[in-house]
Order: sequence, then structure tokens, then C-alpha cells
Amino acid sequence: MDGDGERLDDESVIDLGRLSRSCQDCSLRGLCLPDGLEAADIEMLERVVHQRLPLDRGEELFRAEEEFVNLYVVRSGTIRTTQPTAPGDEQVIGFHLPGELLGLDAISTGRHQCNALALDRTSVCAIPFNQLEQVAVRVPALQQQLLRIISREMVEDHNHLAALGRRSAHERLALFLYSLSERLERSGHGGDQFSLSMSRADIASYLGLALETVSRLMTRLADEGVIAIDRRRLRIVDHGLLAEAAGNPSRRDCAPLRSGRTGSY
Amino acid sequence: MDGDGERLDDESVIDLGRLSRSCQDCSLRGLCLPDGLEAADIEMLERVVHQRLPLDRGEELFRAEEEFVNLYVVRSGTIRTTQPTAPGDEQVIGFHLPGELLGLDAISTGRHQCNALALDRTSVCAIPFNQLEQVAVRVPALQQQLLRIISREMVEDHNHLAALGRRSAHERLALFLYSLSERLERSGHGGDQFSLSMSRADIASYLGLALETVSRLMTRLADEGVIAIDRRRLRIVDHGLLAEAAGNPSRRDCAPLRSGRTGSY
DNA sequence: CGTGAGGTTGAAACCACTCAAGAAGGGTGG
DNA sequence: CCACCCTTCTTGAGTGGTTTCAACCTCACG
Repeated sequence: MDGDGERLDDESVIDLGRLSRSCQDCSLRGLCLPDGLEAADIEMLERVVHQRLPLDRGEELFRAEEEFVNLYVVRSGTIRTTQPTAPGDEQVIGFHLPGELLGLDAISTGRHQCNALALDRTSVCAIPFNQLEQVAVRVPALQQQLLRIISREMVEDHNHLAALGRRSAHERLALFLYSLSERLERSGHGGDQFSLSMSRADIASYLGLALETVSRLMTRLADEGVIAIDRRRLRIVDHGLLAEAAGNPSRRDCAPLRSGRTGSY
Repeated sequence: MDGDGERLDDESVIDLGRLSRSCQDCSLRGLCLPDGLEAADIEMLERVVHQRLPLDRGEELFRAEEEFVNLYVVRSGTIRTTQPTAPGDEQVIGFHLPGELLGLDAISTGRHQCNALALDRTSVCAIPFNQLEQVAVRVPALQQQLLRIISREMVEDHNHLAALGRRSAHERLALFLYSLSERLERSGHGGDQFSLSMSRADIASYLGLALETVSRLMTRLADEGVIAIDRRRLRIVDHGLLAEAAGNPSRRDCAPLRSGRTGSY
């Protein structure tokens, strides 16, 4: 409940000091709100952004129904957002990787709509939304950037909807791994080999499948030579095969990323 | 289709004159961008909004990949948006009823991401986005309202995702009819009895089901005394039963805050 | 070295899909 | 006005992909 407006104690500031504390220097600058802004504008933005204490695996960032105070940007780690459906049951809506904003769906009602939980040790920047709006009034470029980001989020939701609507379980999982790899690469991690921060149950919920189905298909993808998987450690063996299994998603993706070399090496 | 920048000829202006031509007088004011704005601000908004010639059933408002020029608000009728998936195949993403904005997902890339097609004779207001942004710079309330609307759209997408992820076909259809009824009522139509502007195939695609399944379940809902249906003419016989079949969606919308323990992960 | 959470694998059941045929409008031209 | 066609919708039968239920494995951790 509290925590949103908390002060950072000295210790944590020092601790975080090793990370870049300004948006200017942040390695995620190009993915985040500052993208496309002038230095002077970024400076105004910086003044309202503050870093939270890192969350441990399993800690909650916010819960549905809580008052909406901050938007958050993931700096490192992973945040899982879930939508409460029936009491005791929740649907995974998304996984938020470094550079990605979350909390946008709370703007409409002033209360969070979903639960946000750290799957890793995760650090985030908090951006008090009303302050952000005030800066945006004076910095049109920021306002535009905010809209662009929300719009991009919407496009991703629509792609996800299309996947849940028409694709087979096999395709869904392949598409999930494919886009996860792309996003990780974008945020600076190697996209070829990484560790899944989410459980099979999380993936299953996200893809609208049963946990066991995800498990089975994961081994099937491994058998097909598409990936190599050991518990949560994943390596993409053949990008071409993965793209194929995912239904060649490159055309649907908006970002004109260089198409990955499909070679195995 | 071009048409985005077209001028309204005299005839059409006269024709449309019978409808309220200003946002101030518009019956949808409370649902649309002007909601919450001062009269003076609405006036500024009005200056950039213009009405399009009504679209006939089956006419396209825009197509994916086209340059993004306008946002649109539905005044009357229905617009269906679809996302191209495989060549020759598309997934229905949403149905836009009077008072609802569309085109928001084009902001991110500057190109439309989906096809928008009129299911009825449909009239819309067009809002050139770059002009809207300029007005928003001078009218903070408009900027806030725009964000609120996008955010609301996002919440609806998430609800839809949750429905596709976990719910049975029966529940999905019930939920669809329930929310359709609610939205129609909100926009001034009677929510008890209305005509479905979309085909069974459209509904099926939207819900991630086969056309035949929708047809079967529609008659099943009728047999259960939930609805009465004759081709596209639909009447909701028992709201309580419908809500129940839909999984009591009202509780999710305004559930009281439940302060939970932090997640046992 | 037990314990438990997370993951894998198997067998059976089921829901929704596919294929297929037929019914019911709505429109068009004669 | 009727015959015809075409689209849309309904209904049936059979199939299959996914789920469910259940047992077992494996590793991390106290």
C-alpha cells in the first residue's frame, strides 16, 4: 500500500549509485521514455524519475485495485503482470523486460488493473504519473513519446490476441520464444541463449494453454532441433526453424529489425 | 482507399448538417474525447474534427500499412478492425461502437496496423492526429483525456486476452454478448434488444472459435432461456443468467480491494 | 537426507474443430 | 411475382488437439 512514495534510504542510493542514475547515461535510453528527446527535455524528465529499491524474486510491485501513483520502467529483471479473473485465479497478461513500461492500463481508472510481480531480482524506475503529465505539458516531445509507447504496447497486445485466437499450441510457444528472444536482444542481452525467468505455469497461462502442454511442446521443440532446453536455461539452436514454427512472424513485426541470420553456428 | 485528406463537398455537409455538427451538442460527448473538457477547450478540439461521408456496409475506412493520418470516432454504426495474420487470413481484433475511438494502434509506427471496415452504414468523425497533438499541447485536459481513452482500450484488450486464455467457448460467447449489450446501452441504444451487425464468422474470429461453434452455442444460449435470437436480431431474455454464463463479469469490474499477502511464489 | 516446488511423461476423456449437407433469407433478373 | 442463386447460418457426425488426472522425476535447500 505504501511504498509508492517511499524515500530511498542512503544505503540503497549508494547501492544503486553504481548503476547509471540519470536517464542520459542509461543503457536503456533508446527503448524508454527519453527516446527522441533533447538533452534539456531529458533533464526535466529525470527530475521526476526515481529508482526503487530492487525487488526480490516473488515480491509484488503493485496489486490490482491499488491506487495508481507511478508508472514503472523495468531496468533489469522481469515483471509479470496478471489480471485477476475468478477469485483465486489469475491470467498472465504480459512479461515486462528491461526498457519496458508498465502500469499504463491504470491511467483510465486511477487504480491498477493488474498485479505486478517480480520474477527475478528486479530493479525499476518509478515515475509519478501526475508529475509526468505536468512535464509532458511543457515537453510536447515527451507527450508524443508516451503516446507512441502506449500505442506500441497496444500493437503487441493485438498480436498476442491474434496468436491466442488462431494459432496452435505449438505455434504459440514458438512465437513466444521467438519474441522473447527478440526483446531480450533489443534490451542488450544476448538473444540466443538466456534463462527463462517465468515458470511453465506462467508461460501456460500467458499462452492460454495447460502447464503440461507447454512442457510437452518444449521438449518437442528441443527434439525438432529448434531449441535446447535444460530446466529454465534455453538456447535457440536454429533461428530459422524457430521463425518457421512461429509462422514467420517477421513480417508482422513493426520494428524493421535486421532479420536474423538463420544460420546455425 | 485514400480519402483521408478529402474535402467534404457541399452536398455532404448539408446532408450531415442534420446531425449535430459540433462536439458540444453531440450525444456521444460524454463517451468521446470532449469528456471532462471545458467548453472553450472543446471549441479548440472541434476546429480540427471533421465528419466523413458515411460509409456503406462493407466499405473500408482504412487498411493496414496505410499511412496514419486520422484517428476516428464512430458516430453511428459499427467498425470492425482486423489484423492480417497469414496472407489471406485475418483475425478480428475488435468491434467499434458509437463513441469509441479507433486508429490508436497506428500512433507507434505512423502506419495503420489493422484493417477497418464498416459492418453497417456507419458515420465517423475524423481527427487529424498531428493537429490533435498540437491542440493537446495547449490543452492539457485533452492530453489527459486521450491517455485515459487509450488506457481504457488497453484494459479492454486485457480483459479480452483473459477471456481467450482461460474461458470456455460458452463463457466467451456469453461474455461477448454481455459486454456488447453494455456498450450499446452506454452509447444510447437499448441494451436489451439489438441487431448484431457482425456475422457469425466475425464473432468466431473475435472469440477464437470456429464459426459453427458460435452458431451452436448461440442456439444453446437460446435454449437455456438466456437470449432469444432470430438470425441477427437478438434479445436478452435474462440478464442474470447471461451474467452468470459470462462468469459474473461485473465483479471483476468494480471488485473491492482485497489486500492480499505478498505473493507466495 | 528428507522435503517440496517445479517439471516431465503417460493414458484417457473431452471440448471444440473439421468436413459435409441442408435450411433460410435476400437479392436479382426474367 | 416467381425462380434462381448466393451468402449466411444451422445441424450432424466423426476426428483430433488439448486438457485432465495421475504418477514420477529432479533439483535446490534446509
